[in-house]
Amino acid sequence: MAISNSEIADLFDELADLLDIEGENPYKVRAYRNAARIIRGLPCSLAEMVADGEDLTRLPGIGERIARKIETILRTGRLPQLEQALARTPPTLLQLLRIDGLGPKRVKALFSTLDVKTLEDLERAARQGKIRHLPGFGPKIEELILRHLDQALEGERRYLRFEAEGIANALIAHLRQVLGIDRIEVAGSYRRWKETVGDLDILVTVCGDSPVMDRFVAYEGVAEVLSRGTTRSSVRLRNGMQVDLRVVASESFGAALQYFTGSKAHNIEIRTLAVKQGLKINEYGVFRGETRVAGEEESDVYACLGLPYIVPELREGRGEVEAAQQRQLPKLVTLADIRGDLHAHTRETDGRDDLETMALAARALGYEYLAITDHSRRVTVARGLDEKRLRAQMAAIDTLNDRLEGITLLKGIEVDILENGRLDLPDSVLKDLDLRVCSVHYRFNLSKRKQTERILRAMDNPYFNILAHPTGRLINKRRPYAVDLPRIMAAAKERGCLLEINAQPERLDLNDEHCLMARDLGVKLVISTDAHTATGLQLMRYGVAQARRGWLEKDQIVNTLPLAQLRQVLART
DNA sequence: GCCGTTTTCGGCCCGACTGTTTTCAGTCG
Repeated sequence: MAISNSEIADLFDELADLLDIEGENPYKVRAYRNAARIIRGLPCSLAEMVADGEDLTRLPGIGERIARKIETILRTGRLPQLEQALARTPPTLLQLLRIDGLGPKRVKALFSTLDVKTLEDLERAARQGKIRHLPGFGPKIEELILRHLDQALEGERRYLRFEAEGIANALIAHLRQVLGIDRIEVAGSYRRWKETVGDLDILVTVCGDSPVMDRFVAYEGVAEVLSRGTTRSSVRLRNGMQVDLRVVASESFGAALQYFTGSKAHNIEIRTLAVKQGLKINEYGVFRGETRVAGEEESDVYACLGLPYIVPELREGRGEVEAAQQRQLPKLVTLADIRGDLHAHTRETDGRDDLETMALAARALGYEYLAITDHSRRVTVARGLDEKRLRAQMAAIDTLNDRLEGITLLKGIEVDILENGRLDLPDSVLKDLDLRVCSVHYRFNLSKRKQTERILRAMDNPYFNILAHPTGRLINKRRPYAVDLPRIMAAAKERGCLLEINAQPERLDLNDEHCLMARDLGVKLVISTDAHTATGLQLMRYGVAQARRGWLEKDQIVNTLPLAQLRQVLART
């Protein structure tokens, strides 16, 4: 089994952390971290690139030395420099870095003076009051360590963006009640629509002397105030999420929004470009010498560099700056482009609402069509449909379509792909449907080869339209099953089958990287909510955001088509 | 360790906040 990109990136990150503690040249440390980040974001595997004889030093951030190290890792599974570092410095020190307020310098000091190697050592030293006497430490830091010890045990928690949205909206409503708030925006990975966020960065502009900071730290959900300043404060909420509030002047709002939206990789590219043009960018504005040339609006920051506006979803350092320079940014699909939803359940299986409620909700969203796709019989826990019940539902849909204006319900099914690659209902009934959404719900643990062949065999069925939630992952709950997606995408393209971007916030499956892969391979996709309630149809925006993060345009998303054209695609002709 | 329209050496994004200091180092984002 070839070594994956993320495994290689992990080795470089670990090496970077250890060298950081050892006090190695910080730019060398950064070079390793930078390389790890680049490697994680690569669209293809390093193992294949090396096998194909490609020159790794052509990748940004990968020079001669790191390229050789990657080849060593791929050949031997080991990174000698890391093993040497591990022999010098106990790996348990890495856990200490996870504690807020402990960085490489303090960890090194704790290790070299008090022989603190583990979290247990750290707790003991802190309780014995030994830490406060170290140079550069003091009682406050000792106390902070004790308070944050549990963080290192928990590990980094990331929240679904959907959860964060509820938290952010409540907090914004709380802040809005204070006088003097003008603009307010959540920046960070939240604004880039990453599927999960680690914390919230909120920016506000205020008129005059607003007590917004007081209001912020007094929020009822605050468990701990981490810092409190005039322009920045940080709190930890009772649910563990950290929230930063920054007060910026209105003439700097755009620059601050740009800066705090990130990503880090994107900002480094933008700033490097600015330096080349004799400009300096910080969160206060764009400066030529002492003169501010932009800052109030985010788009002006890009305009100063001669760039068109780059939407937050693209700001991941995946070539968007170069594309902007060449005027080749994609025209991303938008929510308004979506003409219908092709995956929805009713109370006939595990949904909550009936046909008509779902239809009316879809019509209220301005849709032209909605596919009803309840489960097939194999999904017994959802009371999946057999042929008889499915035919009854089809008749009910015909009746409702006759009666309803302004929306067409499509007769569909979410049919299970059985372990042998057959579909869970006979072709005799599948052929009478408008579309078939096909999915894997059982036997996730097959080998990659078997899982892939199972799905490819299912695609051989002429009635296979859409592969639903293609990797089966549930964010923070269930890992994706092993499957050869490039092969499945190539097969889908060849046969006229489609892949789904499932918009459920805990699925978002395909993910953004897969969307990029689909874009490169030219396979067509659909964005579907998999709604189990009428309000669930509103989650479409999450699927659209994921598609946008994957650089997808309208013409690659089939449910942007009018119904007549959609039917042609579904006919697989 | 990477990189090059200041090109093979000497830079490397940059500012806020905290705590421990008395001018700054460490951490964080």
